[in-house]
Amino acid sequence: MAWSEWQTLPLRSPADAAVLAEILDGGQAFRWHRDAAGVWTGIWGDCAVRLRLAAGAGLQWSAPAARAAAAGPALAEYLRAGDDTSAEADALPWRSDPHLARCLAAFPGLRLLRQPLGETLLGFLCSATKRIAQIKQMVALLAERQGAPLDAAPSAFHRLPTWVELAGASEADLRACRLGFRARHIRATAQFLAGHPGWLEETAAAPYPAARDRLALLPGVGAKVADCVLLFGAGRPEAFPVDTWILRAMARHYGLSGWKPAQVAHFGRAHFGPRAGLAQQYLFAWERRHRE
DNA sequence: TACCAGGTGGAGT
DNA sequence: ACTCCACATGGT
Repeated sequence: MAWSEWQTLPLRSPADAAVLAEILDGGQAFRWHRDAAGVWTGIWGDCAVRLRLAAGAGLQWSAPAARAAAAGPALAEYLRAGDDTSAEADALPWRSDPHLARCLAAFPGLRLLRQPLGETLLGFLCSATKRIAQIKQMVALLAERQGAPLDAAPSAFHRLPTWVELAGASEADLRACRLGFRARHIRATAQFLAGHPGWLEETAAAPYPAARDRLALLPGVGAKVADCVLLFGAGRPEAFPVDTWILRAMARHYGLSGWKPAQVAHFGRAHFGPRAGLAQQYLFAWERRHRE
């Protein structure tokens, strides 16, 4: 397949190679892969894109030639290229929080993505008690076996299946994607969403507490997955997902040993403020880098 | 081998 | 309301 020429995409708040890896492959999205030359290939919605950091030229992208015209604006939206994410980080309470201050310093340019809502939900429905590498494997199998090819050509990239498509898959089809017990949840959620067009989008547009509560009505979606969907797939930075890494971070650095996830989530939103979810991503990156 | 992984839902207090 | 634990699968 033919790729377009490399084009520069200026990020208002740039990131180096390590931070770019954290953005693309740090647990927000599950469809980015880096080759030996350091080129990233990623798929979201009906877009496939390659990214690289070129010395002196910053972030560059290329897309399948037939789709390159649409890919540029879609990529800018996905990466929130024009948003002043450094100002967003600077507005966090790092001046009175030494641990947050060193997290910000350790990952300059870290940002929240703006991913498609439905596939963010699918990714995080796969995430329960799985490592990121294994979530990526499940998502890859779902795309390969259940998702339509992006182009008519064989061996092309596949998008993820829509919820309507997933509703038509059998649980055996889903279990063949190595989903384990998550297959039942994904199938039940698919059947609900297929029967309620627009429900997901309405939910994401609701005020934060209502949106979170409504998402948690879906089978397999609890507080943590709901927060991830809102944070990474709906542009809702007040969401504060609490997983095992955040529990550990808050115990180690904030004295919250023994606190329950719901208590930590409440503390996080109160302490870090209206962009608590951005702080959460910094804490998450720090904790994973400093795992024992 | 035993334990853990970007949890959730159901059963039993 | 809170605690405990099964749930599939793969890696260390």
